[in-house]
Amino acid sequence: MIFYYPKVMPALTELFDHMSRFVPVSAEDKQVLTDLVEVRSVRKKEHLLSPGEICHANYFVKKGCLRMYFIKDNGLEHTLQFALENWWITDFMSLENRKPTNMYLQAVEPAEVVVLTKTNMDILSGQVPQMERYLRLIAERAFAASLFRMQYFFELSVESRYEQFNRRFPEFVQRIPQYMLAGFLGFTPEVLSKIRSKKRAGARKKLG
Amino acid sequence: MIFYYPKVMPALTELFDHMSRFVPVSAEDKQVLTDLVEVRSVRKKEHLLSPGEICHANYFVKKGCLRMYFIKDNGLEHTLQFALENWWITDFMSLENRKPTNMYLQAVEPAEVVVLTKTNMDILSGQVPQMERYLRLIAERAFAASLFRMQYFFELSVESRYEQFNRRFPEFVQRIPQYMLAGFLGFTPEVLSKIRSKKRAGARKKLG
DNA sequence: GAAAAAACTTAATCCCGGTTAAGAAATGAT
DNA sequence: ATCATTTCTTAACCGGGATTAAGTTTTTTC
Repeated sequence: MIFYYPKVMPALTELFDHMSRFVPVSAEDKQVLTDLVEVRSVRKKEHLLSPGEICHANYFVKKGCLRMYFIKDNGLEHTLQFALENWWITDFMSLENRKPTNMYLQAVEPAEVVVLTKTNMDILSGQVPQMERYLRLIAERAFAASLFRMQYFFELSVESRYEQFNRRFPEFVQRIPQYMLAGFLGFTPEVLSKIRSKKRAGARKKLG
Repeated sequence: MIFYYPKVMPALTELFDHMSRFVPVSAEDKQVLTDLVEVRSVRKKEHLLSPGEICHANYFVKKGCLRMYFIKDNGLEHTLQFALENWWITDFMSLENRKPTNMYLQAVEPAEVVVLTKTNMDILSGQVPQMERYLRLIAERAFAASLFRMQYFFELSVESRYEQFNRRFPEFVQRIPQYMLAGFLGFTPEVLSKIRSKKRAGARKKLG
């Protein structure tokens, strides 16, 4: 069995590293965790969850990018969350209440994820107190981030929302299609296009 | 000491009842909890937290109603969260990172709250695993609720947001001033006034 | 119960961002 | 390399909701 050790363990290094930022993680903890999760790769645009289904797992992104979105009656998509490397993503509403979701969970880029099912999440957090704490802290952070985003919607115009986001996450803006960013920030692709062309005009003027 | 027992314990019944809905709570757990929190009453409009301060506690509402809000440059208030009976409320961003908040935490009605400081929250969740789990589940729920609200903002007009909210929480709408509701739903008091008068006109027509 | 403060209403005006539509550019598939 | 799909752009038009301002009603306070 020691034979497989170097093969299995490295698959979860990102997760262990991330956990270590919040709680102490022992070797036993790692072993228990390893036994209860699986790693899986997701192709670009592949869906891990679609409306009508029940969400059974929480996903930790090792590599790539996932998003959770829904489609309005007018056909526009709105992304509620993105998950880059080292983020967890799931639909808690569906996961906790075992009710059908109305969300899509999709890979924006080819991704590697750690899958932790609801069942194993409960087992794990019972057996490993540090995992429970880790999950609590993550959830509290996610909640705080969500309220912060809410505040942005209340107080900023569409244009400054884009500017702020661009300033804070310039590399991320490059990674995703513009229409997804527009939907995430709460407006239409056309408006984003308008903003960008205005910016370009401003930049040209500056240069001379 | 048994002398004080009936006096101290009843103060936390609401909290224990609420916890029991999520996790099993033993008598010892209750005792530990009792030793680490305090109950305090808050006058109407009193602030438990103001911008610039660091948030040191998480508050459980036994009775009454709290809200967390901020003020925009144009002077309008936006409530990010209300907390009715059996809800927890805090600014996690400030609490976890020990950074100054930009929020007000205020009693909308005279309230009784259970105060759990950050320090005691850490002690408690270390000593009482069930408390840790309870707090995790609460945080996950709050996060889910926040995303759900976000979805409402994306897909519904101002008017239907009001209708939906009114349909879901009719008794709560009666409890708070209209301008707070407007701010919570993301618009101005004037717009809410217009909607309501339109509704009244519709109702009159129906009656004949 | 009178005065002050807080909350709500009404209406006119304005502007940000949505909608529509058609074309251009970039990306992906075979 | 070519065709198809996806993504982005541009521009004209429109409308929901913000802003402003003044007046009314309700609640609080002493």
